[in-house]
Amino acid sequence: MSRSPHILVVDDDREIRDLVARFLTKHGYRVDTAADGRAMMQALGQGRFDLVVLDLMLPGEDGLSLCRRLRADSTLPVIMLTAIGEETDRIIGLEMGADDYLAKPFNPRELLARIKAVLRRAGAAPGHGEPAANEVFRFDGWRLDPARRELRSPDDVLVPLTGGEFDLLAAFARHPKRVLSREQLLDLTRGRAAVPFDRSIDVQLSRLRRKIEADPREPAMIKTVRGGGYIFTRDVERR
Amino acid sequence: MSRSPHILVVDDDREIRDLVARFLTKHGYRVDTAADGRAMMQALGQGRFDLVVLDLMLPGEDGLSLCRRLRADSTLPVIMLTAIGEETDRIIGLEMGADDYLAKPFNPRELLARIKAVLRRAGAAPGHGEPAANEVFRFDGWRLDPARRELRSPDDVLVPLTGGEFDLLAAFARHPKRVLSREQLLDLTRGRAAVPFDRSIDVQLSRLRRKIEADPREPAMIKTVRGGGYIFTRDVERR
DNA sequence: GGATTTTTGTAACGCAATGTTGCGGCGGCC
DNA sequence: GGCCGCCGCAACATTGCGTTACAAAAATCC
Repeated sequence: MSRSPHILVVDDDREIRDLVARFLTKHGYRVDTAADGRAMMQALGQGRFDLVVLDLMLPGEDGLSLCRRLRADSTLPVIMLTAIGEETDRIIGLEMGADDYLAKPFNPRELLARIKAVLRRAGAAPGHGEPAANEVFRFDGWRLDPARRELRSPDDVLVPLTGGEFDLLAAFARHPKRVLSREQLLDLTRGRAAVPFDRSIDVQLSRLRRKIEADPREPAMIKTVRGGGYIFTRDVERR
Repeated sequence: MSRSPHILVVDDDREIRDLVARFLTKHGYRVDTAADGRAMMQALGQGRFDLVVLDLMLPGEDGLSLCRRLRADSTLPVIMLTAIGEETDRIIGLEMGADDYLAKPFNPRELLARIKAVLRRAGAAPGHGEPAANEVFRFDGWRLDPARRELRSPDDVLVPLTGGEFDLLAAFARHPKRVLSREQLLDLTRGRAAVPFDRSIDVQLSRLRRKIEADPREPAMIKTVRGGGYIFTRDVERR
């Protein structure tokens, strides 16, 4: 995502479409619009998008159905717009695979906030279509391959990590040399918020250190920042 | 399906019948209704329908029985409506030949979404997945040929897979390096929705691993993503 | 068309991964 | 130096998954 994120706004109401498009453009996004499902599919076929803002009620095939179709073969993030008063829509929308939802009428700022949150969560995970991230991370001779979900040590030995440990390390590799709070790490690895006295990250990290630190008593790769979180100290080469 | 799809709603509760009929009509479907199995059979004899929405509890012959009769000599898609609670879940799991189901009370929008999803699946080519040209998949020396429904190992030995195992592997080959949820896999391989505690994908996958993984205890080709689904870790060359 | 074989789905059990809790230690602050 | 709060980690609880055994359904064979 070297250029600014590309967003597709799908709504049959021209006024809303234009309003949202202008607003998002003003905030630095590239925006295209579509009035219905057919136009949406056409747009998706032509360009690469990072996110779709999708109205629930559309002429022809409706938003839920479209959302399901998108999910069938891509991970393109979707934010659903729903008419007000239908609480259950939230459940349905999320069930159908939307990443977030917003009730109409909405404050454009709130839409912006959710777009940012969803894009951040989607993280480096790229746009539309099949070839999902073929990236590999290297640091200090270590090799982390997200697609294979494998970690190899400098002497090229496969280090057995559990899924959670792997996700945690991957989150650090994607954000090296930055302090990451427990909140952020939870969001990045589990996609969830912290509950009051949540220590799960601490424990998971402890387990991870045991497997990758030369001396887990004196961690060098992932250091603790008291009161702040943790920081990955190595240079990461991304390819 | 050049004209709008034609739907038959079968429910003994007049209120629900009318509500659903009005809602679907408003969304562009042609709708007829029937209050019981006899009326349903009569309606089916008179017109062409694209889908039946069928209540489980009916006076006289019940929905399950009717559903089986329909299945006996047609592929007409069926969505079952079930009253929540009772033993219905069990019955659904055991006997449903329906394409999808929905628990009452339901949100009409959700019914609409499911109708669209089922119609889409029914409309797609009968052999699930993709239309499938003469494509062949290669990964790690393996060769998967959807047209012949054959899998050959790196040493060119024909590996006997059952139909279901083959479909599952083909689904992965078409979506490599992406986490696929059990829901998605069911949709891709069986074209159906999951029932409450559906573990069929797990079992099928276990059987598949036994045949294609060097060490099924430590799967490398298809890995588990706890809480997420499964991921095919190999590069796939498609030709 | 019925019997046999093969495939698929369901249930149950055990294990491994993850989350939670609590204690002890260490560091920072006054 | 003593107190307080944050963090590491062991121990326990919970959850999700792999696997097996069995049952139902489908395919195959006479």
